[in-house]
Amino acid sequence: MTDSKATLIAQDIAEKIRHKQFKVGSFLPSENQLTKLYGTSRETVRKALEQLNSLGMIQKIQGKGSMVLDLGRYSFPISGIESFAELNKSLGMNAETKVLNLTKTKMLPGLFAEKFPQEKQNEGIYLERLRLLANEPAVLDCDFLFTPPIAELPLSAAQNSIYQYLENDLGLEVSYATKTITVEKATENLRRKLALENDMVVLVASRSFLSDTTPFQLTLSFHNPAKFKFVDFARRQNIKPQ
Amino acid sequence: MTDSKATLIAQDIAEKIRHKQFKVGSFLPSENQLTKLYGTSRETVRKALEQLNSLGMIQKIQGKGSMVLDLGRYSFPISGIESFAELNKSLGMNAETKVLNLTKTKMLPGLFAEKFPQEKQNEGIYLERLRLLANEPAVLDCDFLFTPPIAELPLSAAQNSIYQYLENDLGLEVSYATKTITVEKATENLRRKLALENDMVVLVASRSFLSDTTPFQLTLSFHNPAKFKFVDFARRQNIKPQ
DNA sequence: AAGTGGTCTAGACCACTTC
DNA sequence: AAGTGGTCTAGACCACTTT
Repeated sequence: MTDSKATLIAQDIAEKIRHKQFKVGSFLPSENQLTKLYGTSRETVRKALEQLNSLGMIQKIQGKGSMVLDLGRYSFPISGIESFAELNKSLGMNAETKVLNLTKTKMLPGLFAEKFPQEKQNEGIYLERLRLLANEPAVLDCDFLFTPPIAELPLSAAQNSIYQYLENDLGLEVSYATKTITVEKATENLRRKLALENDMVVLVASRSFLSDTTPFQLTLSFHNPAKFKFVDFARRQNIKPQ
Repeated sequence: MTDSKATLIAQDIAEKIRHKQFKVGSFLPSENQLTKLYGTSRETVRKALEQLNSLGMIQKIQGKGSMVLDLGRYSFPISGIESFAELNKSLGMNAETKVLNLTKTKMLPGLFAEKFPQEKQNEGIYLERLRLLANEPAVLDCDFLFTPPIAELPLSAAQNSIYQYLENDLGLEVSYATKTITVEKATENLRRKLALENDMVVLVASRSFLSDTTPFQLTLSFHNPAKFKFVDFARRQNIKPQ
C-alpha cells in the first residue's frame, strides 16, 4: 500500500505546518498555486486539503483560502487509532511500558467476555501492559489478539509497537476501530496496579478491525482518572448517524 | 448552503441503510451501478461513499465493493457535534431539559475562565441546563455564547435546540469543535444537582467555531459518571497530528 | 474584474478479486 | 476476462470575497 499523490501532498503540508513554515492563523497558498507547486491537477490538491480539513488542521473558507488552525498542544490524545508507542514517540514523552503478561489462550478471558458480550472469538493472545508516565502508573492496557490472524507476538513487539509488528512484519492492514469510554468501579487489583486514590477508573474499550472488516483485537484500557485526558476534534455532520 | 449532489446521495444511501434496504454485512451496489442509479459521474458517487466511509457506515474493499458496517446501537453517543435535542430526537429517548439559568453578562464567568484559561472574550450569554434521562439528572450543561455573534437567546431556543436557532434563525454556520474529556472532583453544588454518589464527575469541555473560524460557544458538560458513555469511531491515519 | 474555493464531469489507467 | 474499487487528469461552470 503506497501513499497516493494526495496523501503525499497532505503529509508535506502537515510537515510544513508543524515546522511553522505555514503559520497558525495564516492562509495556505491557493489551490492554484499548490497545483503548480506539486505539478498535479487541482482535484488532487483538493483531496489533500480535504484530508487536512477532516483532521482539523485547516479550515477552508470560500473566496478566501485555507486557514491553518491551532490544534493546541494536546497532552496525550487518545483520539484516532494510534498506539501508545507511536504517541510516545511523536510527543517525546517520558513514557515506559512494562509487560505484565503475554500468554496464548484457547478461551476468551472472562474480563473480555464481560465487556464484549457479543464476542465469539476464543483463541488468541492475552497481553497485559502497564504504562508509566514520569515513572508513575497511568494506564493498564489489556489486549486480546485474535488467532488467526495473529499466531505469535514477540515480546519485543509487545514492548514496543504492536501495530508496527502487525503492519510491517505480518503485512496486516489496520483500518478502523470502535471505542467507548465509561467510568467504572475499580477492582482491588486495579487500585493497586494503578495506585488509585479512590475506587473509580476510566475504561476505554475498543474493538479494532482490518481493512477487510475482520476484527483482530479487543482492548481494555484502564486509566487513572487523575491522569486521563481525551482530546477530540469534530466537524458538524450533515448526515445523521445510523 | 444547499447540499451537494454527493451529500444528497450519501444521505439517501444512509437512509436506505437505516431502513435495512441495504443490510449490515452486505455490499452496496457497485460504483458503476450507483453512477447509473443517480445519473451522475463516478467521482460524485465516490465522494458520497467517502462521506459514509469516514462516518464508519461502510468499509470499501478493493475489487469487492463497499460493505455496510454495523455501527451498533449506541446509547447516547457524545461524538461529533450534535446538540442534546438532536440526539434525543434521533434516538427517541425519554429526555427532558430544565433551564436553570439564562442571563446576559459582560464578564466571562469564573467557571469558564478557570477551564479555558486562554479565553479573552467576556461579553455573552450564560446558560445553565440540567438534562434528565428517565427522570433522573444525568448531565449539567453550562454554556457561554459569545456576543457578538449571538445577541439574544430566546428561552424556547434554550429549552429546545440552540443549534437550530443559530443556524435557522440567525443564519450562522456551525462548523467544528474541539473537546476534551477529563474526570474532576465535583463541587458540593454539582453533587447535589446531579445526585452524585461520590465526589467525581466527568467533564466534557468544548469550544465551538463557525465556518469562518470565529469561536462562538464554550460548553462545560458535567456528567454523572454512572450514566456517562462516549462512543467513537476512528480510522487509522497516515498523517501525523500536529 | 480577478482571485479564491465548491462542484461536477467524462475519460483514462491501475490494482485487486473473482470466475 | 470481466467486474470491482483506487487514482489522476483537464476542463468547465458556479459562489463568494476582494479590489
